Amino acid sequence: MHHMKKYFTEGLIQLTILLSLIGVRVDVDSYLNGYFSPLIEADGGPSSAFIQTPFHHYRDTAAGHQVHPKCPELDYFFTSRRLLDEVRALGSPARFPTRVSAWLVHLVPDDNADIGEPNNLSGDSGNDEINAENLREEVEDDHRTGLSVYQDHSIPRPGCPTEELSKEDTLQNQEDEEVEVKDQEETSCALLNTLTQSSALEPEDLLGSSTLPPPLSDVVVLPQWQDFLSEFDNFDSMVPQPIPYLEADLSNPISYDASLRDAMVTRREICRPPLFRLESTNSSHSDQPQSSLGALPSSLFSLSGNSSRNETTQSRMGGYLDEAVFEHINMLDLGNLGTVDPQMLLDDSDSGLSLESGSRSAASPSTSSDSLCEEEGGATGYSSEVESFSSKGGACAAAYRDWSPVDLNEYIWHDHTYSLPQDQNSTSSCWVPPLKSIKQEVMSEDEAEPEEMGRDERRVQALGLPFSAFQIVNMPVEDFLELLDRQDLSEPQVSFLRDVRRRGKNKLAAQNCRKRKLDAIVSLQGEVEGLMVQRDAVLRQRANTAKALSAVAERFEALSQTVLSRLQDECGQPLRPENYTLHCSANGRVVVQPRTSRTSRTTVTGGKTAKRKKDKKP
DNA sequence: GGGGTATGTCATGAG
DNA sequence: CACTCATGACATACC
Repeated sequence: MHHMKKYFTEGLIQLTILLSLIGVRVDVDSYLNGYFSPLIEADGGPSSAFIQTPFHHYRDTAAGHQVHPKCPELDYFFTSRRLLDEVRALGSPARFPTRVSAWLVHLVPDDNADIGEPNNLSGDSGNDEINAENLREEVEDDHRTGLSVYQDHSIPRPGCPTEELSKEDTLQNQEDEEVEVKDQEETSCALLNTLTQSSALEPEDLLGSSTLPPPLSDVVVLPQWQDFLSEFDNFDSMVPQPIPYLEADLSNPISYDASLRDAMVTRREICRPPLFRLESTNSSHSDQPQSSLGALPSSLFSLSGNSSRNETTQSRMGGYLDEAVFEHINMLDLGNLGTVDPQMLLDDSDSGLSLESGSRSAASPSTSSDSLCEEEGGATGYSSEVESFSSKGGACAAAYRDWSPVDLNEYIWHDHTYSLPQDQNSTSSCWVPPLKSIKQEVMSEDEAEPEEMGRDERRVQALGLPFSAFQIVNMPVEDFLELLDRQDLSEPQVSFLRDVRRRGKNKLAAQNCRKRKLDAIVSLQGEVEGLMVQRDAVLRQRANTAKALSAVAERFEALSQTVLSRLQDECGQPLRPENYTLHCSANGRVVVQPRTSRTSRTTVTGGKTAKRKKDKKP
């Protein structure tokens, strides 16, 4: 069954390619999505990672070609999809592509039909039977009346699903563009509503009347005009839909609270908001993901169609993929979490300390890890402790290991790494003996390199205290207070030890703070990149909208000419369309005004037949 | 010697 | 109220 499906799909795609080469688009996305989706295939046995991980959406993009090498079926699937997309990109009509097939199927011979315009073709196939029937009637009617308005069918009908355009236009429209288009739409609709509301006036009435022609409000609207009207009613479908999240996401990153904590939390917990939702050029994807994939975040699908972002996209997708992979790892085998690369865990942990290890080591070869351990030997608690514990093996590390036999993983998971477990050092009797040994260890190392010892460490040693600055900083406050009491220290010594502890903690806090600041900057850079991509998308959307607007304007002009050609003056003489123009206002008034002068107008309202046509006569 | 960077330290406010 | 943390500002060391 699986292979049959595969071969059938292959043949279907080949047929689609052939049809695409001649300009006919056959939408097999639904088939591919519904019957050959890797998600469906995954139901047969693959792990849930296939379901949860949106690899297949990335595979459609340049950045996703190497995403998912696990499943050969996915390779076939993605290859097919890519091939189909490429063919479509080369040969498919730019606009209203699916209407081509519908037009070809239901084409009715008509000399006036605008067959040559590939973009303006019939409506959706769902209404094809009905439309074809209407079309025949219109043909007969227009053959009788001499009207030729079949080009009206080129505009999407009310029944046409808006996804046709939203599929084709992978971008959402811009707000001002929408307003502009809607203005035009309102104008058109006003005119056509006026025509619609007019009484049943046959074209013969218009043509044969020897008297003053009835007002425009009485003009009957033929079915084709109603189609045209309905098309204008549905003009929103012609224009890519607005970006509902545009306002929020545009404002969000810019007016973002500068709190670094918020930046980090936002980045980790909610990943990235869907800054942009560029739908795939594979049109049927637009309505599939949410339904078929359920809880998959829309942002995961948002990148699939944009191949222009290259590095940025790849990096961002890499982030998505990493998170997705880790999610699946966690879901599939939480028990083996310890087998995950600790470095990845460190990078993903919320601990600023653990996070810092990577950047710090990369940024400065001579990190403070050495100094913290070797020079100062004091206020560590920094991620370098891990290195000290795990790799150095020096006296300092050994001392720490002996003094604080804490599980390192547990140790570094927490943000406040300097807060040692209380059960390990809850009583002075527990930590005093190790302190001596640590002291000896540290002293032996410090003697080797005394010049690199920290200032506080040296001063602590100068006091002859049996503990290091590191211990002073990292021990629990109860132990620290108990230590101050037990050691019978003088007031300056107590003050000094408090300062040592305060400085050590503040040093760690500063390191964390700088790390957060750095992360916030990186996050904001990502936001900026996303906004730039979104800006490009909006610009492209604007261009598309302008094209649609231009097409509507042309059709409106043609309609006006047709209407004007059927109007007559009081002498029964037909108006010369080249001398007049129809102007529709937002309040429903239709004004026939001369092209040269706009002072005298003939206003025709929808219900009230304002017969002022005489006024505008030349 | 000046600029850039990294780091430590202090002051301050908030929790 | 003491402690801890976050963070801006400043100082210092290093390249």
